[in-house]
Amino acid sequence: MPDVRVRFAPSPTGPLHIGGVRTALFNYLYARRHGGRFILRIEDTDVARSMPEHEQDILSGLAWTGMTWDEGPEPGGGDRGPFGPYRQMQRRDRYRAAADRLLAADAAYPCFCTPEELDAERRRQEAARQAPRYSGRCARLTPADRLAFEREGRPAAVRFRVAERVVAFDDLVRGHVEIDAANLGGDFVILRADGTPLYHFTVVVDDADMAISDVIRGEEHLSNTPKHILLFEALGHHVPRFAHLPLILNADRTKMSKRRSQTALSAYMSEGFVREAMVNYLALLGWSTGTEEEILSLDELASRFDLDHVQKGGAVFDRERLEWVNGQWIRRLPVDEFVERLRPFLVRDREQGRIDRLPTDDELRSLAPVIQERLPRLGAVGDLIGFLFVDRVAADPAQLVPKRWDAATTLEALCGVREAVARHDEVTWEADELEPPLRELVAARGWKAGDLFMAIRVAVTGQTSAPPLFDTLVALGRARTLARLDAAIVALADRREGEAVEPVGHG
RNA sequence: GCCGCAUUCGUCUAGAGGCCCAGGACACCGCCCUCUCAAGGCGGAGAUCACCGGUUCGAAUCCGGUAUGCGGUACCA
Repeated sequence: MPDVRVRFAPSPTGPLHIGGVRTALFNYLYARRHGGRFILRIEDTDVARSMPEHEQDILSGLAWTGMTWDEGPEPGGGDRGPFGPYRQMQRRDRYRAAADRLLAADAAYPCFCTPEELDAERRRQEAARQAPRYSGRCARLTPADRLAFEREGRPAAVRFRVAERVVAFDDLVRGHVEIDAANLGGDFVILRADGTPLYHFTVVVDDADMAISDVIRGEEHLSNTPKHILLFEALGHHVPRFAHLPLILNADRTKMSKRRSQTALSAYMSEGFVREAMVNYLALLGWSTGTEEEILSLDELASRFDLDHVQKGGAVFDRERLEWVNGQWIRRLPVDEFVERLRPFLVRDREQGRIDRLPTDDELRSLAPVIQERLPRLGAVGDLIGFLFVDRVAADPAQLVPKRWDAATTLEALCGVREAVARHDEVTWEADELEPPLRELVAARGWKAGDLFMAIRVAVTGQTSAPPLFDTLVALGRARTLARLDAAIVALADRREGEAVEPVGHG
């Protein structure tokens, strides 16, 4: 399949959307698979809703996923590629020129109807339970009529004449599709009265100019495809192939929306979903390899991608599954990479006062084996090991006492632990060295290891769940372990005496 | 209203006439491992393949229709 050229053409009317990422991804994978080019184009003709910060969000989000575009806008404002510019607002002369050609060929005509008139017409049709459709009033205007309107100073939009015929195409996902042009709603506007072009027009002019071979986009455009085909033909251009992707759905099976789901890629990024997981999960939403492979990198996906296995029905976005894929990828990260990616989240925790100091890279590297498999998201790191980097921990006396024990036993146990642990110096402060003496203590008293360990865990972490206890003690260090044990002992003793003392531990 | 598209376990999917009284994964439940939480291992439950007809020796797979859902129907994209 020579000369495959595909594009992702988002509108900067909002932040980069999960659905957009998936559309971009399928285009990207298709291009890579077929040795083609992946082009990015910004469709910013809706001046009122387009915002520079949204364009920035789209560019940076896309870059984050690892999808690189061969042609398109640069973040700075420039362009890369021979078919630029790649921002539609900078291509207005082309749309004007294309419209002029259509006008000259009488394939399009000026329409002087006012929005109010069109609105009234539409309401009348709806009231009569008819399909809304442009009456074609201005289609039959004589040159003299047009001149008269122009003298009145009435601004004119430009309408494209819709031929009376059936438009057919073979969608790469859905197969043969036929739509009678009579159901398109009549002649449609391609240029507003103020001269700015409309989506259906720009998309065709640009796809033609940029020699796009395959238009891969969301299913919401399927019904509009005949308009595009008619335009390609009227402009004298080769019609590209089309592939309409199934929609990504909210849990209630409506089109995924900000209203009912978290749709912004940036929101997932800041929760600590990693790029590999996002790409992996989205690629398998509406497409499958046809095998039972599940965890695949961007390159592996590209080598397997094809449009044949694209699902036709919409797919519900399942966050639980995304988290599972995310966990798979977090575990696969090389340690240094893991530490580097964790850093921004810890910096944020520090800024928000959730921790009192930042761990060093060395500390994180040694913690990696016990936390890498416990993180569903990088952003959860504070919940997991935040207690290591706070000055003090507040162990709740109530939680300190294991279910099978009473306060007296717990107090006695913690004192015994403090004594046993204090016998270690910095040199023997290793998990392998710390565990045996405590096991002996358990055996001597006829306790259950789980009970003792839980009491210690709560004393030194303030939590009932944490990484394995002895790794935790090693990470904590001798001094802080002893201090926190002391604090817990004091808190428990105070409570036994019935005094209302705040349980405060010291780091 | 009109037009279009879709419909396999709760969810993502495998399946392209016999390999399927439907396989995998997530989630769920149980067991194992185990100092908690995870991870991992093993097992379980979960789909009359939307429904009704037809074609065929044989249909989840082909053909009609019905239902339901979704999308489109703008001087939005």
